[in-house]
Amino acid sequence: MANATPSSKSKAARMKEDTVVDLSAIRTTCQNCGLYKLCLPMGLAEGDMDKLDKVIKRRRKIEKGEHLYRMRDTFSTVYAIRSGSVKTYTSIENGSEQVTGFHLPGELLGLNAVSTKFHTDSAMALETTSVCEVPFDRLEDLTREIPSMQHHILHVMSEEIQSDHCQLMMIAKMPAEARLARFLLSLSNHFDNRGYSSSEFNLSMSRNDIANLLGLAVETVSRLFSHFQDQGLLTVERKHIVIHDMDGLMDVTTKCPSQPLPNDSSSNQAS
Amino acid sequence: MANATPSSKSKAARMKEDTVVDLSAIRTTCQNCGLYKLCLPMGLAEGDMDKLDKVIKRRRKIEKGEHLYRMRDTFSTVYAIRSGSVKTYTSIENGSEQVTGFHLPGELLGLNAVSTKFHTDSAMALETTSVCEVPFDRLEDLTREIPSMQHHILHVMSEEIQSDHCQLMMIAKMPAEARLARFLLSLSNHFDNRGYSSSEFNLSMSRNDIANLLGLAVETVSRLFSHFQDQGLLTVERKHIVIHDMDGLMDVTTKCPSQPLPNDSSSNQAS
DNA sequence: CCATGTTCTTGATCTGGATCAAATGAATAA
DNA sequence: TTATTCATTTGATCCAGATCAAGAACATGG
Repeated sequence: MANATPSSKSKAARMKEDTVVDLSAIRTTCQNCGLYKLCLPMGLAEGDMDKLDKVIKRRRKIEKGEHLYRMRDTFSTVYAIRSGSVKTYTSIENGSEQVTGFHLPGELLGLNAVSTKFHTDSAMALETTSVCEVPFDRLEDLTREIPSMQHHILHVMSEEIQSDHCQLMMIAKMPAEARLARFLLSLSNHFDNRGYSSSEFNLSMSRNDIANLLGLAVETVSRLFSHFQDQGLLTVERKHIVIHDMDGLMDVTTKCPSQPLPNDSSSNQAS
Repeated sequence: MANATPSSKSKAARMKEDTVVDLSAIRTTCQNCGLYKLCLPMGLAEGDMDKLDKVIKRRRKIEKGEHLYRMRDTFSTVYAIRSGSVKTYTSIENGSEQVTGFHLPGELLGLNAVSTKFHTDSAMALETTSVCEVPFDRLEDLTREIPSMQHHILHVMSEEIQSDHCQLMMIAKMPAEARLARFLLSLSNHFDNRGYSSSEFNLSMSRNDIANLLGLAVETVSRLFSHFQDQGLLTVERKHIVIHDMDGLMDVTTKCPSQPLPNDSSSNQAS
C-alpha cells in the first residue's frame, strides 16, 4: 500500500481523486511502489492490484511531532508508512505513557483498533513522514474479493502479536544491556530489509522514547550507549550510530543471568 | 483458571457436563453452548450457525499438564476453550520461558500463529480442560461467506494486541504490588463475565506461573499475597482466594510512583 | 548575538525486588 | 504408613537499575 517511487502516469490518470491537490499529476500506484513487497500480500494478480489501488488514498504528509491518530479517535483508516518513522504509544489513566513500538516504511498501522472502533493507542511522526491511507471498511470489503488480501491482514496482525510477546519477554527477563543491544539489532535488521545500511544509521527517536519502549530510565540508556562505545561495539554520536561489531552486540543480547538448567522442565508443569 | 463458585446454576451445569464419560450421544451445537456469546460473533444468522457447526470438531479433552499445541508445531487449528483453563507461553533460545497469558472458557486460542504457519507459543492445560477444535483453513473459508465472522476474527486478534500492550505497560511501569492487584482484579472480572463469583475463586495456576506472567520472582508474589492478606484486602489459602475489599485492591493498582505532572506534555513530543 | 529551554551525559546515592537460604506444607509414590 | 519431591512461605542479603543532582551539548526564538 505504500508508494515510494512514482512512475507510470497513464495508469494513474484513470485513478480517482485524492486529497493532495498539487500532487495529482504524479500518480503512483501500488504496482510501482518500491515498498509493495513489504506492505502487500505476495502474489496479487494484476487485476487485484487495480482494485486495491482504487481504494487507497495516497500521500498524506505528517510533520514531525504531529499525530497520525490519537487514542480515542474513532477508527476508520489504516495507514501504510511510505517514508519517515512513527512511534505508537498508549497512555494510562494516571498520565504516564508506554511506547509500544517504532514503525518504519512498509509497515501497516492502526489495525489493532478493529475491535473497539476507536484507537487505543496514539501514533506520532518522529520525523516528516508520508503515509498511504486506506479506509478500513473498503479494505474489509476487498478482503472478501481477494483471499490473499484477507490472509495478509491476519498475517500482519499475528506478527504484531508475536512481536509484542517478544517485547514482553524482553522486558520481563532480559537485563538492560541485552534489551538495548536487541533494540539496535532489530533496527539494523529493519534497515537491512529496506535496502539501507545495517551498520550505519540515524535514530529518529529520542533517548527518552527508547528508554520508555525498553522499560528503562533515560540515564540507563545513555550510560549503555557509552558502555557499548567503550567496548568498541559501536560509535554513537547523538542520533548517529555506527555498529562496528555486530557479533559482539549479538553476544550481549544473550547475556541473561540465571539460565535454567538444560534439563529443567519443572516450570512447564501445571500447578 | 478456575472453577469457582457458580452464581448461576444453569450455566454451571452446562460447564460440568464434559467431565462425564460417554457424552457422544449429546450433540451440542454452538447454538446451545452457554459460551457462544463469548466466542462467536454476535448476530449470526441461524443458517450461519449451522455452517459453523459443520466445521467445528467438538470436545477434545486435555488433561492437566498436557499441551494443546507446542511451539513449532505446524499451525492448522484454532481452539475455543469450553471449560478449564490454559496457559500460553513462549520460550527463548536459552531455555527460559515467558508466560504470555492465562485463558478461560470462551476464549479463542492459536490465532497468533497465522503468519508463521507454525506456532510460536505453547498452550498447556492448567487443569482438565475441554476445547472445540476449528480447522483454520475451513474457518478462513467461512469468513468469506459470513462477513461478521471475519470481523470477529479480526476482533479477537486486535483484542489480543491491546491486552498485550496493557501487559507491556504494566511490566514496564508498575510496581510489583500494582501488578499483582491488577492481575487479581482482571481474573475477578473474567469470572464475573462468565457468571461466577467475582470475589471468591480458585487459582488454577501456580505461583510460579503468576510470577512469570508478571515479570516477578515467585518469592515476591508469595510475599505480596501475604501483605494483601495482612492489610485485610483478601484472604488467600493456597489456591483459594476471597477478595474482601475490591476498592482497596483497585487503589493498589494505581499506586504508581513518580506520576508525571498533569500538565506534562513534553513526553509526547518527538525528539 | 544572547537567552531559554531541551536533550543528553555523567556521577553519586538509594531501593524495590531479585537472589540465596532454609523451613514448612502438600501431594505422590512405594 | 513413610520417603521423596515439588510448591509455597518467610527471612536475610545483595545488586541492577532507578532516582537525584548537575553539567554539557544543542536547538530555538528573540
